[in-house]
Amino acid sequence: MGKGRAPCCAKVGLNKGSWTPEEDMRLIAYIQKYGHANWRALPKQAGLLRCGKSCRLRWINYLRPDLKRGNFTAEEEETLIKLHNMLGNKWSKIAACLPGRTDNEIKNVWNTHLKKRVADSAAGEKKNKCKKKTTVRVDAPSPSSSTTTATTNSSSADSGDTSNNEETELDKIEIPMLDFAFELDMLLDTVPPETHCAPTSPCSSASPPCVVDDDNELLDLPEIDIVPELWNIIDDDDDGIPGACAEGTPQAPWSNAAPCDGNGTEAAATADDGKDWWLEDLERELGLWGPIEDYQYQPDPQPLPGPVDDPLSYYFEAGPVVVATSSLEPEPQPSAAVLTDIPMGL
DNA sequence: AATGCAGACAACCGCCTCTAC
DNA sequence: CGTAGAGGCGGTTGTCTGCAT
Repeated sequence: MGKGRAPCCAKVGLNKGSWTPEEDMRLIAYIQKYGHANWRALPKQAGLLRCGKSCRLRWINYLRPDLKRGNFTAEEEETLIKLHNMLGNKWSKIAACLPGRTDNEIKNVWNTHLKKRVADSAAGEKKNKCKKKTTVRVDAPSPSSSTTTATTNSSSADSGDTSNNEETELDKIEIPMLDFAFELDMLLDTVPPETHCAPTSPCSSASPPCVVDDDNELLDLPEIDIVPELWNIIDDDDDGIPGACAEGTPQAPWSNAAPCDGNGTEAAATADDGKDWWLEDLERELGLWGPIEDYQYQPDPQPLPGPVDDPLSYYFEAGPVVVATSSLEPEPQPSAAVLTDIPMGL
């Protein structure tokens, strides 16, 4: 990866490439407890041999519990196409209007699926009827380059455009078949109400993203039930961290894989077995697993009105969950020595 | 059954922006 | 006001996987 480029920061001795389940669990555990106020310092404090950027990317693109996974629905694809027509390659802004989808995911979907499809359909339209403007922009509008030709790769030069000239660029965008105002109306009809943004913009460029409103705390990260061992390792004192393995304490709803025996250990988990259920648990925590009735430990659990096999739905219904975030007062940071006790050689 | 190819996905990189000092 | 550091963004690339030959 990244041939011939100098590393963005000193990465001597740091891991690269795919993340291991153990690294994932460390990151999840750490963020669940301490939040991510400082990405640079996080890997060291969490005992991860990764750079902060890598941790951030991993969390945002893969580990964040509010992510939708799986294929894009037709509706999402349609929305994406429309948003891209208006915004160009502003993946983060597009992502802000597609709850549960990340900019990276959207970018990949666009580049692998939709770009070709749009180009094909545009070419078809161009052939069939030339009543309206037939120029089609496939890629992002660039301040310096053409906004109209279908290029396969926009150079990095367009990364410099700002929200200021975005508006002027939007004026130049020639949207095939639909004029801009109508396009925007269509978009707002397509995007679920809770994701509607400022009326003058398909998606506010301001942070936080427009998907958040009072009734929809999508960005409030739900608390993941971390594998108890990890908490036990991280958290020597019993401070009531959910998931602490105690007899009678509900573990993760899927905890039949490694039940608590009441002694703070996994009765069925041998060293080898542990690897299996650890990985299995990770899959489940990543939203790849269905049952989540007790996804988190609530003193007074709300009955789930909808299907329980959709974590995202559950988040919406259950509302915000207390979790350490960068906005909260951070707890005392753990020493790296403590966290590095987490076994990595599972 | 083996091999090659193309598509899909995850991760890295450098640049840009924002914010604190 | 200038500077440095950190976070965020978009482009690019390596690897994996499924399919065709």
